[in-house]
Amino acid sequence: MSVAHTEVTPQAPGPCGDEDCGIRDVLDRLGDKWTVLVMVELSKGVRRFRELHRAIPGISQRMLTLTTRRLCRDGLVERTAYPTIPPQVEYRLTPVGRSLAETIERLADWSREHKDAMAAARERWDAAYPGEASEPR
Amino acid sequence: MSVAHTEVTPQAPGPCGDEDCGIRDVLDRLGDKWTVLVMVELSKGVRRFRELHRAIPGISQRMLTLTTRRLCRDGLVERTAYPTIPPQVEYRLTPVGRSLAETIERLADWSREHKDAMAAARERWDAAYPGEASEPR
DNA sequence: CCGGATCCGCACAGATACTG
DNA sequence: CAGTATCTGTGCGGATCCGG
Repeated sequence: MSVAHTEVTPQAPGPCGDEDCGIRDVLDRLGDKWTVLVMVELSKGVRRFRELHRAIPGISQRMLTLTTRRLCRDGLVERTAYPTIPPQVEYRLTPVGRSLAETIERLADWSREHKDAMAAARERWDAAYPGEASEPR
Repeated sequence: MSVAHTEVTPQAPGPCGDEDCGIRDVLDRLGDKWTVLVMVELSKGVRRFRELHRAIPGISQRMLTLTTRRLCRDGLVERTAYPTIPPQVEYRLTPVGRSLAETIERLADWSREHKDAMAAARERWDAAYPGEASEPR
């Protein structure tokens, strides 16, 4: 999600008072383009950097580095570097990371169940309002 | 999230073959800055445009319009406009939208359970690597 | 093999002013 | 009240080159 842009809500003062505060930082992490894909791949087992890179077509080395580092920083992924030559680095989910991966899987379940309904709704909407075909997204 | 930028994966050919394809378009919607907040607010009941606007501090009229319209387009929110004067527009979740709201609530549960652990992990990481304090996020 | 550093373009958010 | 129209800036993400 290239989500958190200008920090309108630096930390607490914003939309809080509700119970949605907690979910923001999680979605700020899941919202970007690659985090979920990395999590899903790592939920299948330990992966080396290059394995991740190949398993996720389209990601650049830079974005994979940034994504894995953020996940490490949040304690969701553990990084193990062997000082061999050539270098070898392994990534694996931490217990907390695994629990998040399971929660993500629930979301994926919902998606699979309702993606047809959503596609149908979009088709109906686009048929009803053909003017702004490409505008909303 | 300002997530889907350049369409590296126009539709299907990308990371698919896995089972993560389904979750992408859901997260592309949840990932942006406001959608989840709107969903959470609407999960409390029917809301008028201005009520939403006040309930979500920091959102601009434009972003609220775009967010609600996308949700309508996806069949998650229903919009009812009364041609009175002044105009009056009501937004409410559809059944599909409510089921997504429940799933979001699970994510929020996870967030509340683990946010302390994540904060602690970040503190440890930042203490260990003080160099790139602000860089990753 | 893994990652750091740098440059750049573009999509999206925000602000403001205006309309039915 | 509920949007629409337009302009502008920002920061994510991609590409590329370099280093250990």
